[in-house]
Amino acid sequence: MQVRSNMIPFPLNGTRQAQGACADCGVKSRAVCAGLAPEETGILTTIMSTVTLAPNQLLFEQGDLRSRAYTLTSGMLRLSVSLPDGRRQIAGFVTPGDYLGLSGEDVHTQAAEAVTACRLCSFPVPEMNRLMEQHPRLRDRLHELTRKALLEARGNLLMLGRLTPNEKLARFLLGLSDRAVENGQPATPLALPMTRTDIADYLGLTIETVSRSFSALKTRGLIQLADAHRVEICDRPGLTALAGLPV
Amino acid sequence: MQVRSNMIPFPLNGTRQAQGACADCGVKSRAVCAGLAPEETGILTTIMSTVTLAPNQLLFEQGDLRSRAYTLTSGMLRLSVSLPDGRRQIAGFVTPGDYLGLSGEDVHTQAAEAVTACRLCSFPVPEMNRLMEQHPRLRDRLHELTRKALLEARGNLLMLGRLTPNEKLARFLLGLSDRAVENGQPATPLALPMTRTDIADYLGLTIETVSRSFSALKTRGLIQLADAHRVEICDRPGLTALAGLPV
DNA sequence: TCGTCGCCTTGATCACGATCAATCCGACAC
DNA sequence: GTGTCGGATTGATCGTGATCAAGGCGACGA
Repeated sequence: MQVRSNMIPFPLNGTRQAQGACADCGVKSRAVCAGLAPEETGILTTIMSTVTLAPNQLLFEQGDLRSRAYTLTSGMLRLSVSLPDGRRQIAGFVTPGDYLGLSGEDVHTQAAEAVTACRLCSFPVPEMNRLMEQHPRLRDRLHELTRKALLEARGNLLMLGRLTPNEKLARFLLGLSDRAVENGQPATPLALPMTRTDIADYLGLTIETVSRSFSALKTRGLIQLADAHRVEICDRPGLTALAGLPV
Repeated sequence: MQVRSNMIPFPLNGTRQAQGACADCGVKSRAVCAGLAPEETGILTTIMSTVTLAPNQLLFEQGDLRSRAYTLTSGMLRLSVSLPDGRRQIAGFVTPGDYLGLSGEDVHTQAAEAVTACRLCSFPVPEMNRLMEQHPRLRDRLHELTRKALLEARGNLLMLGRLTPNEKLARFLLGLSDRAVENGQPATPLALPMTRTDIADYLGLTIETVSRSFSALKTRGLIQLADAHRVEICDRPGLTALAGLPV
């Protein structure tokens, strides 16, 4: 168990009505909005506000009432579940275009915190539900995203239950790299904005083991570290093979 | 890694047109069908056939094309993902009323095998998709089941990543007990139709550790074992506390 | 410039769960 | 009855990843 770093459980500091709207949004091809008609995104705009978060700021906590749904437009969040004794599991890292609120419970079952500075679109849940009823495409899109999230979560079960530390780290890096590509960034070098503690809590390891696994992948010539938060993937096939993933 | 028991990868031996239909179905209150109008279940019946599986018989394999969706009406299945070297992770046990096909991919990402003798309703995927478009309640019901599955999978991430063997087993037993209650059976004694190998692959442990954890829970007076496949939960609050679950 | 503070890495040791191995037990065949 | 076989339990030992500990490194402020 590690001591958590300075969380900032303050109310959101940057909520305001949306203005610039969705026309020039960088994630509109991947977010909920993808495939919506212009007038539908227009309607989304009417119920939308934007939120900004500073690094480590809390968006919501386990047990909070869920009153809003979100789309991340820039930055990175972590979703985590914690036990009373401090053990923590990070269920996933949220990257631009991802939607928060797919599981649709009344009360949040996980916490969401900013890894880096974040910008989000925020929608009131009741209005969102109403819109879903009126706009089949929006509803279908959310269903589709839910299915994808389910696939990802199930994939992570194998990772947590049966992979070795090196295999876990290889999978983690490849997953991040794929996401970077989806977001129009190069596959390598790869930014790792989260701390080693975050990575450890995502992979079910300790920070020391994560650090040693980074060193092991370096020694094998699979990756290079410019600094702790910047990875170059030198041998993608090798990394893929280590992760036990199909070519 | 353990050697797998006698799998039977034969074609299904009991596929036939449905006849008795849904009227006297024991799971209609929990399955996809729940909340559908009588004429809607009638339409489901027209595209449905039934399947029976013998213990350890394969319903589908990782990588198979997904041509049908299923509802389990009796028995128990395991969903598993395997690595080429034989390591296996069981993503979940399927109990009556559960639906197979929520994640909606074209190709199965996991295998489904019978733990006990099973009976299922089977629906062709294209027809099912067509019905979903025409019948909002069916579509909403599937979306709802997908959300529930997502919540369950995410809950299991914490279990696999951060719980000790005893805690894992406590959670597993409580989860099974809750499901038994949902299916109208007593919370205890609890039937454990799966083998220790299955439990181990579900919890990310070895069979020996599972067996030792059973013994540990017995010693603590939390459970009793009539035989290896029949558990009495003696101290539910104690078990819940050990599992780290809210009272 | 130096000192502090987070965070990361590396080394030494420990301990928990894996592995190896022996036995047990019930089911089934003969 | 006896023998075999699959699965579960229990014991002994091993090894990987956790824990404990020290040091490094970069950012920031005095």
